[in-house]
Amino acid sequence: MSNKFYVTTAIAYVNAPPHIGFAMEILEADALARYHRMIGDEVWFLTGTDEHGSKIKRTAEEQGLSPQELSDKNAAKYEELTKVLNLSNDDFIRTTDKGRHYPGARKLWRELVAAGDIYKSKYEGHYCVGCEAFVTEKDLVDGKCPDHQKEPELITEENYFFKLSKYSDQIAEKIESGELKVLPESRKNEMLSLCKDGLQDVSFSRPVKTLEWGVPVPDDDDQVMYVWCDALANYITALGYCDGHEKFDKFWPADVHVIGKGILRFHAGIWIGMLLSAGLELPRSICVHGYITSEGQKMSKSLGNVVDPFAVVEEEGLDPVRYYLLREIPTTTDGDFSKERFKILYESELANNFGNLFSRVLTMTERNLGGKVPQVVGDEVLMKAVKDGWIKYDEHFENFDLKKAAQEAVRLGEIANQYIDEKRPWELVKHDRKGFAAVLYNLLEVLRHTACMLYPFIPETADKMLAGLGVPEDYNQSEFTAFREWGRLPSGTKVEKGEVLFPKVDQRL
RNA sequence: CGCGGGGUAGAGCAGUGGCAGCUCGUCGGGCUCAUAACCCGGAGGUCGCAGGUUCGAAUCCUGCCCCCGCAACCA
Repeated sequence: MSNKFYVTTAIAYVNAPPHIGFAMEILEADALARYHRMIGDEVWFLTGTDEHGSKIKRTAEEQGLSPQELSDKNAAKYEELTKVLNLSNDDFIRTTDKGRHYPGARKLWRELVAAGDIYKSKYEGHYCVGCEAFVTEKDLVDGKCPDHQKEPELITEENYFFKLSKYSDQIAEKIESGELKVLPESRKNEMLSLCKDGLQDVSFSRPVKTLEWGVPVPDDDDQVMYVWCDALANYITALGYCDGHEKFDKFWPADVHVIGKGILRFHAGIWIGMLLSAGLELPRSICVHGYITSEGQKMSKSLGNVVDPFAVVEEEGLDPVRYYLLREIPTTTDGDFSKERFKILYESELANNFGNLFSRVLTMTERNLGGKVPQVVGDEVLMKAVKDGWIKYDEHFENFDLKKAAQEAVRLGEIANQYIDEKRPWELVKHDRKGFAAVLYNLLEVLRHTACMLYPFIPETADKMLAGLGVPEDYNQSEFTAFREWGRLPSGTKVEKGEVLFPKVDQRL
């Protein structure tokens, strides 16, 4: 009885290069996806890119490219990021995808029209001719556009609007009741208070003359969709919503939308309103993460403290970076990216706790047991620790608390280290071979559980550990019903220590 | 009355009514299987300030102070 699990990330705007915060977001979604695969769910994991808008058009012109060329060029960087991060995404949607996204977004638009929720009205705003875009009053410095040193014109244009206000109460009710879970609690409250104030109708289109790089509005050649019905629609268009693809029937609604705190109101507000209007099912949960500072300060180009995800992975190695982003940075509040913290976490948890534990246990097995797993036994204390550990681990994943879930793996490692100290196997081996073998079995089995717990976070290392323990590679595909039971590591299995999992910094290269 | 987050041991954090916890660092001890790793113990905090509710508050209420986002590149 496996469940389906559909997880998405926000789609990244390709106007800028990949941000470490986006890297964290897709890694959080990756950890969720890997966890759910591990427990036997049928998972669909989507990420992608948002490629429309006047900014893209402008940037493209500056670079002497067509908007499509710029989009292709920059979207490639995001696709590369998924490779570099060892992301297990099943799909990658681009909003310039004319095969499934355009028709899907247009179909959704038509549903909103059919529901009577799209109407034409005037949009009034400050328009900067230099930017060829509307600017908000907050954008202005001394009443002028900071980029062009010109005062914007107050102009009025015809737009389509979406009747979001109509759904304020319904949305609040869905969130309040938990039918739509918004995590963490503080974000749920934030969204509820926004609903209480009443959600405003939102501008849903732009005239072609002000925004031509986008999805055309159905049945009106003069209008192009504004970001909402375009970008948000990706979650269903990617599943083949446009032509009733079986994937859509199977995976929608999303089980989790992973997003950053800055776009909560769009997802828990506009998107939910659109789905209600179109009569589609609502996502089960929206998990909101915080932002990352760099060495205690907001990242900015002018400060020169921007963390480039490619560079960090190149320098530090993938799994340590994954571990830092998922284990050190709080899952739902703001966190800091600090070289010093990185080093401390790497040494204390990865090298000293997991790495050294693996090393000492495997070395003893190789030297004294011929590298073979001894007879299956079970220490009651350890068995209970493992069982309780998995229970908490599940709860934490359920609550989108990845940091705490990872901590359960750390705890198992600590317990195993304590167990070694208590049992003193280096003495047992001299006068109690049987006792020694039992202790080692317990340790090897705890290591197997620890590796499984680490898998969603640092899959490459978990694979190395499991391979070292002689566990078949498809453990997380076929063994899901039993992998967390005690004693699944068969006696006689050949183990191999292999190379050090996490070398100390001064020993690396 | 703009909005929001936060002020708990040297650092980073957990902790929504009942003897103040964790990690790192530090000090001392133990062990020697292991990546000078591992284990045990100690020191270190009037939980931002001032009131209040309560038998009892870091935790609830009131007022105040301070820090960080909410402008741009940008998740």
